[in-house]
Parts: sequence; C-alpha cells; structure tokens
Amino acid sequence: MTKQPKYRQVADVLRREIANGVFPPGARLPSENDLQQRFDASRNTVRNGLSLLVSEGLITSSQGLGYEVRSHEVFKLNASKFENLNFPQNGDAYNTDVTNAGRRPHQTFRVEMLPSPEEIAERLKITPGTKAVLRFCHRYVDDVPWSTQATYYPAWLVDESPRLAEPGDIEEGTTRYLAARGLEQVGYFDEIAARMPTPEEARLLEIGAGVPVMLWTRTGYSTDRPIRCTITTFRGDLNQMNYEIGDLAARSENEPQ
Amino acid sequence: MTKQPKYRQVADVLRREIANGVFPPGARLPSENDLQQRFDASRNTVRNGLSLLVSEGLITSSQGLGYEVRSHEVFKLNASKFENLNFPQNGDAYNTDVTNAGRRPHQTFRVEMLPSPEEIAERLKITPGTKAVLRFCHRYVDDVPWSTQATYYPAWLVDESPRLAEPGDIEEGTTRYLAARGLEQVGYFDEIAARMPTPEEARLLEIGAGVPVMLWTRTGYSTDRPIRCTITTFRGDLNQMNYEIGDLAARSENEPQ
DNA sequence: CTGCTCAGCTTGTTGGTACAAGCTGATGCA
DNA sequence: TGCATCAGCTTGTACCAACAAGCTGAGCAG
Repeated sequence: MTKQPKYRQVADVLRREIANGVFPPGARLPSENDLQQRFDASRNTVRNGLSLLVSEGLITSSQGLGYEVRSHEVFKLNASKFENLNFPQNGDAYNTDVTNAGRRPHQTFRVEMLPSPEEIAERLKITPGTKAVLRFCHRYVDDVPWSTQATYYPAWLVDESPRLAEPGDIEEGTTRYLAARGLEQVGYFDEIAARMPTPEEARLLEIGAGVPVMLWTRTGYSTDRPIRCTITTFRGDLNQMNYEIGDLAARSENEPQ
Repeated sequence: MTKQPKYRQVADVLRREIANGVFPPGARLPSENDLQQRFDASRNTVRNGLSLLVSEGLITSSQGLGYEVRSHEVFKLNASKFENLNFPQNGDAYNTDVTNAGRRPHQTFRVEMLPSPEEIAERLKITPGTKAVLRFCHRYVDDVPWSTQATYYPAWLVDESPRLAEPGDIEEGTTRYLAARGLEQVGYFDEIAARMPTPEEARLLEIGAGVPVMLWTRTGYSTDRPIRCTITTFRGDLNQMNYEIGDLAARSENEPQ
C-alpha cells in the first residue's frame, strides 16, 4: 500500500465515515473550514477530496448550505410488466406506480412533428429525415424531475391513426388506441444503457455531478413492422429496471414482495 | 442566458469541438498550457473546465501524456438470449460473443465458500449468513478489464451438486450441469441498475472518473425455488443490455442485423 | 407580532506559485 | 548498433489569497 495523496486520504476517511453511518443520508458534512483544520490541509486540498465524493455520487454540495450525504432509495420499475402485451397501459403505469408508492406524480406533455433523427429512423426502419411524430413527456415525482420520455411514431402510422398527432392526451393509452385500430404491439425490443448526462439532460433532470443517467430505448413491433420507438431517460441512481423472464412461479412463494 | 463562469465556457467550447469532430475520438487535446493562453485563464480555471469534461466521460487524462478524447464503441449484450432457457450456456456466451467480434477474451476465475451477504440471501431466500458458494469471474477483452461476475449458489444446492464447489471450470456450463441433475432453471428475474463505481470497482475495472458502472443482477429459479444469483458489473459506457420480448418476427425482416 | 435588513456563515470562482511525477525523444557514451 | 541518461514536455499535488454568491438566523423597525 503506497502513500496516498492527501486529498485522497480526506476522501477515504469521509467515505468510510459515511458508510459507517457517522454521517447518515441527509446529514451535513463539516464545512470545508472545519475539514481544513481536521486534516491540516489547505482549502483546495479539502475541496479536491470532497469533489471526489461528489463525483462518486455519495454527497452533493450547495452554495451557502454545505455538503450533504445523498440518500439512495431506488425506484424499481418492472420493465417486462410495465407494458404487458395482453394488457397494454402506456403511461398509466407511471401514475399508478408513483401513487402506490405514496408519492405525487406530475407531468408536462407536448406533441411535435419533426424529421426523424438517425437513431430513431434506424429503429423504425424508415428513411432518416422522414417526418415522425414525437410525443414528449417530462415526469416529476413530488415535484422532483424524474424522467423524460420521448416516443416517436412513423408518419405512415400517424396517417392511419391521426389522434397520435393531436396535442391532447389519449385517455385509453396510445398502445390501446393503436391496438383498437388493428395495430397491435406484439413484441418489443429493449435497449438499456448508462452514461454520464449531457448538460441538456443534467438540466432537464436537475442532476449534478456524480449522477449517471440510464437510457431505456423500447422499440415496439406489430406483426409486420416497427410501430414506435420510446427513449426514456432516468436518473440512474434512483431507478432500477427489472425483467421477469420465463416461469417465475417460485418467486412469489413465501414472500409477499 | 446569464453569464457562465469562465471554466464552464472552457468546457462548453471544448465539448462542442469534440462533438463537431475537431477533436475526434483518440485525439489529444491541447495541453493545459496552450489552453491557458487560448482562453486567457489561469491553469486552475482550465483544469476546472477539463475536469468537468472528464466527469462527463468525454475525455481522459494521463500524467505525462495529456488529455485524450474517449471513444465509446458500445458492446451490445442480448440479455434475453444470453442464457436461453431452452439452450443454457452460462459463461460460454461471453467467449463466443467476444471472439465473434474479433476481440480476444481472457478471464480469471476463483471459487470460494462464504457466509451469504444480505442482498444475496434475500434473493436466494435463505437466512443471511448461511454458507453459499461464490464462483467469481474477472473478464477481459483484449486485456482490458471488462466485467466482474459473481455467482452465488445456496449451500443446499451445493450439497446436491458438489462440483459447484470445486475450483475447476465446469465444461458443459453450470446451468447445464444443474439441469442434468434435475435442477432446471425455468425462469429468471433480472435487475439492472447504474451508479458511479466504488473505489474497489474502479480498481477492478480500471476505470477513472466519469465512467458509471452498470449492475446486472440475475436470480435464476427452478420450478420451486431460487437456485442462483449472479451479479455482473460492467463498464456502463461500453455496454448495453438488450431484451427481446414477445413476437419479434418483424424485427429481423429486411435487415441482416 | 410581522416583516425586512444585514452580519456571518457556507461554497463557488479565479488568480497565483512551487514542486513532484510520468512520458518521450534526443543525445551521447560504450 | 544498442543502451542509458536526461532535458523538456505533460499532468498531479499542494499551498496561498481574494472576492463573489447563496443561505440562515439574529435583531431591528414598523
């Protein structure tokens, strides 16, 4: 074990104390000034150590307030149930799940027609630049930004199902609306990726340094072609995707949850 | 649009230039000294801006070398095919996939018996602290650390299938070995989460700041109880999990990939 | 009692300096 | 030729100073 630089020692000590509950979630750390004296280091060195912990997602800092230990209560989302093929329920699952968890859901919504971006066109098997309808959702939980959801529908489908391009909500859910018009979604392809947010994403989700985003791309298929592509952006640290595959009769036994 | 601090301006300009291909992946950025003159800023200010880009995962820095633009070629892993219920193939998929991609797989392996940690016991429905067998894999691609995989088997299962506790590899694959002994895995439950790495994870995967890890937890079930729990940690920026659900006959049409 | 102001705390931003440590290519010795 | 050394580049670590900006509670004015 070679000697660590001082700012890493600061980070290591504080990290351990956070893990041991000396500073529980929500607690404030000592100020930079206090830490300077405790570790006999300059303010810059202390700040270097603290910024390590920030980028690890352990703490946050706010000007005027100090450093606070982050809490890590994850929200579990059952992706394979989220939109059951036999019982489609598009955005409803969000409202239901959040309300069931005793939190307050809230969302803004907009509809837009635009040339389809490269990565969307590829998944919808249409020519890039072809018109597509974007239905965009910005979701909050207890007024905290939670996720953005962008669903693209190809132009040919919108011609057949015009309500998709209308700005209002579709009460029965878009998946059900389409199914009623003979465009049943019989399968989907999910892609899950994680990375650090772009400044734009960081702004929309109001996340600072040290919080990755999780990208969930779902392409829905009818019997003969792709009919929609949904890209959902989550705070990576607060969300977890679950999939149930195969026979899981043994899972629910002996345990309620 | 209010005035941004200078270090953010530095980051914004460089971020845009990276996006526009002025600095393509693999290219070196100008040195801190050059950037000081270009932006008429102190070294600290330039370093602040650069560290922003590092924490966004856009660039890396190495002492003596400089700052380099990261490439992010993602490796796509089909999780729903990875271990087909009808054709179990445990770790083989890794070797196959990597070799098919023209890369060189390599792994270290160890077997250990230990008291089961809380989160494992919960998933395996055993009492925390009960003995469990851990089969641990550290995987590399072209000698670059790629993932760690820890699979836990409950003690009762190991009693019935002793080869699990032996240090050697199981040629036919553990899933197939168990199936041959009447313990067929008929379903699994997947959990996918993302967060910043712990120092330990950062060490094992050799990742620096700005790279999240993706955690993939798969609990496998026989007809009547859980039989294994696998926790895989990936570099989040280089991996993508895919799931195919339902009828996707329309997906493979008209396109080879 | 209510509401405003402000002192005094916090972190944020920017400048400076000095030396350590890692990498590379040129130089020069054997 | 081949190898070792070193100058000169790079980033890493550590210190100092000063002021800006955000938050909170004490205390004063009404």
